[in-house]
Amino acid sequence: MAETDTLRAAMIEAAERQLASSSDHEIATRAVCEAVGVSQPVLYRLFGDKRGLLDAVADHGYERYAALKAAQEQTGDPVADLHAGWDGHMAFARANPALYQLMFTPRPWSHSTARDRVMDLLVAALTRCAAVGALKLEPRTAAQLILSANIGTALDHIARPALFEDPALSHRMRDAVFSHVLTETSARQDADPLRTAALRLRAQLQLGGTDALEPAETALLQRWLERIAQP
Amino acid sequence: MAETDTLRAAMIEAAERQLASSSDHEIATRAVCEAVGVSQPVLYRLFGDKRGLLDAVADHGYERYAALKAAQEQTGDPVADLHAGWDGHMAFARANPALYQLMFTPRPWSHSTARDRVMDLLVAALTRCAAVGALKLEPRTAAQLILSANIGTALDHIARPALFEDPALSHRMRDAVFSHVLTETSARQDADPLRTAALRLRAQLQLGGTDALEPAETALLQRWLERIAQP
DNA sequence: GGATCTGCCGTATCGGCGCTACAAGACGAC
DNA sequence: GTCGTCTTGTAGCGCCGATACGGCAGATCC
Repeated sequence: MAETDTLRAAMIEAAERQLASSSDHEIATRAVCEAVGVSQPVLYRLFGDKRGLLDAVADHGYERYAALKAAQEQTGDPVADLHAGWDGHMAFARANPALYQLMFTPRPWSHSTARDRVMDLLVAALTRCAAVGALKLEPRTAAQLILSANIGTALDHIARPALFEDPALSHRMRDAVFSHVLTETSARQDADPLRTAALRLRAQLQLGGTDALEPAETALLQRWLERIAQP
Repeated sequence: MAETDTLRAAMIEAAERQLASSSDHEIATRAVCEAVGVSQPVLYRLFGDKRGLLDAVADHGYERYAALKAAQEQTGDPVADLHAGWDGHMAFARANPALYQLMFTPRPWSHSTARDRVMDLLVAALTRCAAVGALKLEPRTAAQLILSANIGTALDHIARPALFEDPALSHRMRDAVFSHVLTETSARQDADPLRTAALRLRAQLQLGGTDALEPAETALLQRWLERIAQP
């Protein structure tokens, strides 16, 4: 069992290495197999398919991505964390362009959950922002906006790596999307206090829950808060 | 000469058809050749390479993209044109997902100029906005921001096509980037407000239409708006 | 303890791919 | 007609993803 797991990991690492060093962002199953000293059928038993191997590589990429995020998202200000998250995303794309495209570019028939899990991370970060009343939108909606913009910018930078040298463009995009998603820093007391208060409470509940209410009551409360926070 | 040109066009069209209908967004040079009834060496003499063929397909995709843009970018209000341009971009992505990815996703060693030329179109549209004082940034900078956001959003929609059903997300992104790039609508220099208002309404009608009016009424309104917007 | 069975592994191979060497043919110049 | 050039189809190379199959270990049973 652990035997096959370490073998899996070795093959994933070899595949990722070859992906990063290949000129056309492709891998050959044969090369991966002989890099770890096994024959081809074991690859197909472990991953079923070349696509399965690529999915595993993408998921492994998510692990590194998540580790990087966990390492730096430790400040107390969730809005500052969000900014750092954007820059960290760009840095990840710069450091691993081929892996990045594998993770975030639509591949037909892909079963990788990398992108969804990255968005879950982003939703969590945004929920922390909502908890301090800094979010204007639903966390999921805001996350879709931010992630799409982040990926679009990163792909542009990957296509023309010179852009990485000057973070002005990336920061402009970041500010554009964030200013549309976050409340004004000065007036975090806002125009629609009822709605933001509801969003805030909902975020707090999702974060920590409460023992003051029964689970069923909490669920009902969640639905009410959603209705209050609607448009 | 014209012989080889029509052959080129036929092969490009066949390749695009196979690209659109293939399940993995790939093409086989053999299949393209026998679809037009020639042998493989002619492909390599015309395009040099499989990549050359794909580049030609991408460039051909740009031609269709440009034609679509030229057909609808006829209003008088450049800002309304810009909005229409964003939506047209999304519609193109929805209608040709595989071709879209070929054009706008970074491919190693690609010599296609599709993306650059799309950005040139965008720069031109933004320059027209700047001409009426509607632009806060350099046209090229603004174009990079808008195009990256547009591509990021479109790729997200391609990965989960259900998103296309509801344009709210796309429009939110559009507004976020545009509000960062364009000046306030109130502060815009407007020599003939009646005319621009008419042009704007006409552009909106051409984009999405309305259910509030009967088709005949809409057609009549269109003609009236044209007369109002006459120089 | 030996026979039998089960599950895994490497060998060999298949069909298809991108790409090309090369001979056969078309065609104008003389 | 003959030659030289240029185009074209045939046949094939090496590589790819994927798999059928025989052999071999260890577990199981009597």
